[in-house]
Amino acid sequence: MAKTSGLSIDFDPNYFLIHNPPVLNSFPEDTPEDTNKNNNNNNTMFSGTTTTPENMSLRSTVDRFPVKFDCFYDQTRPSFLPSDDDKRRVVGELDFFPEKNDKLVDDADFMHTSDAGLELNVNIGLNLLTTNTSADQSTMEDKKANNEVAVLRAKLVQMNAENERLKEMLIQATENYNTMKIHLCSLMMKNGGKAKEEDEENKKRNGGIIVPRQFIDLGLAVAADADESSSSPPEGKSQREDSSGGDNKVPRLDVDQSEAAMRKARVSVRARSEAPMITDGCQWRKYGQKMAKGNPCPRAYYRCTMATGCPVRKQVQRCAEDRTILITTYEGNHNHPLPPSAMSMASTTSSAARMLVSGSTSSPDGLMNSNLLTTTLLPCSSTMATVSASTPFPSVTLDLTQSSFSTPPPPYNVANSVAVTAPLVPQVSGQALDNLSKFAGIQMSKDLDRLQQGEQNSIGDTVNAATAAIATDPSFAAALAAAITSIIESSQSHPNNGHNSNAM
DNA sequence: CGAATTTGACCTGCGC
DNA sequence: GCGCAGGTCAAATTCG
Repeated sequence: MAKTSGLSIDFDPNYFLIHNPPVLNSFPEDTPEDTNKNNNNNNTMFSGTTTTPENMSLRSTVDRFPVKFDCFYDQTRPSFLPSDDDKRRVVGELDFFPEKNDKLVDDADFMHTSDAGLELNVNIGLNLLTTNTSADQSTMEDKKANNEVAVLRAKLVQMNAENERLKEMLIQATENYNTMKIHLCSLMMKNGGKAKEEDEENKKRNGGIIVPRQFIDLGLAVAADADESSSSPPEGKSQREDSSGGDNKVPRLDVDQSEAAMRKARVSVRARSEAPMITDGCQWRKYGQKMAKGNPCPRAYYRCTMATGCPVRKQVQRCAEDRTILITTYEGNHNHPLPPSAMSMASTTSSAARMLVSGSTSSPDGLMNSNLLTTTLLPCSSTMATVSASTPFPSVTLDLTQSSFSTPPPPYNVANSVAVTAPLVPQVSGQALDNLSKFAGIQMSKDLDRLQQGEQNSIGDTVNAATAAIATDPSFAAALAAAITSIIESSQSHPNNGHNSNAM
């Protein structure tokens, strides 16, 4: 016992420990109550033994705090110290609450000064308990247990309060984050509006050459995709599944149906690209191709091959009206980890699908759903982008072909529309958008980190800190500068093709 | 030679 | 019940 607890006793410890085995206190804190408790414990432990001052002094070689043994020799000990004939009373006077302990400390100090001749300032380095009789020990343990319960309750209350405060800070940080993002979007839309006008002029100057502009529109195209679902070939399966049950037209949101809807949810991505397939970071294997009615371009069927049994499939087909537009429809959720290059698209499509499932009827936080999309800009090779969601059935269209920065016309839900505009030039615009999206994630991560670290800023401080962080963040500044610069440059040098494929 | 793609056949659901 | 259209399968083919 002594070895494991580090107790070092120079004199023959065996005899003493065998006949007077101390109980090592495992409580780590050297609180005043512990000190007094140990004083008394030591008193009890050593009373009635042949302990001598020499023995005590030998113990002091590893002491950490003074323990007075003068009571062993002073028959005029204070009443709070145990006497031979009334140990229970003395033990019963032990009070672990601070105010009482303060008094005990004062009393002990008084003893310390008044009985200097007999005092032994021995620091044993351990919180030793006594080998009291069972009754004494049980009483002390009861007291100690009560004290621990009280302390734990106090800590619990304190932690609850702390938790509430952190929650508020988190909510505030989130709101601030969203507000600033919307503000950024509005600023970029203004620039985009100017750019659109300039694009028109540039288009005339450049002989109608159209250079795409990247555009992320997060509007909830309530009717648009619903119309497409009934007319566009990529939605064929949805049609079938929709029509399989009359209730499907108005999805109910119980758990099972939500999960089923998620499985059925389809996310359609329209991208202007010359490549046969947009780059989304996943590995796909073509398993079929069909000629779809009403579209001279064949539809290709792919399934994810990054993991065996991955249920995710996608259809790729060029738009009949504009063959430069590639329509990619994703279905299902990956059952495997995604590479970083695929995370953005996967999370975007997943968020879009989730937005439909949860928000197609009455999402309490449509803005947050939209923000889910804004934080995951698409890494595809497309040069233009529009993201829209459709209801009522889970089908989302991510339109990457928009070149207009104007407020999306109906059937877009303007009220729920958040647009992020970005430059035309693919390399610059893609990088700028990527930086912006990264910044959004980084900034939120910073907020969360501060909260997790228990930063005690007030809510106002948090808002100010977040504002300052965004304003001073070099990556954000660079991203914003690159985006705006690219918008301006591209608007000066390229016309706007004016294409608006909202009516998907 | 193995993996990926192509392509025709087959299956399923829906509308008439 | 039949035809149509979308979706999938699997053998054949192509590619690296």
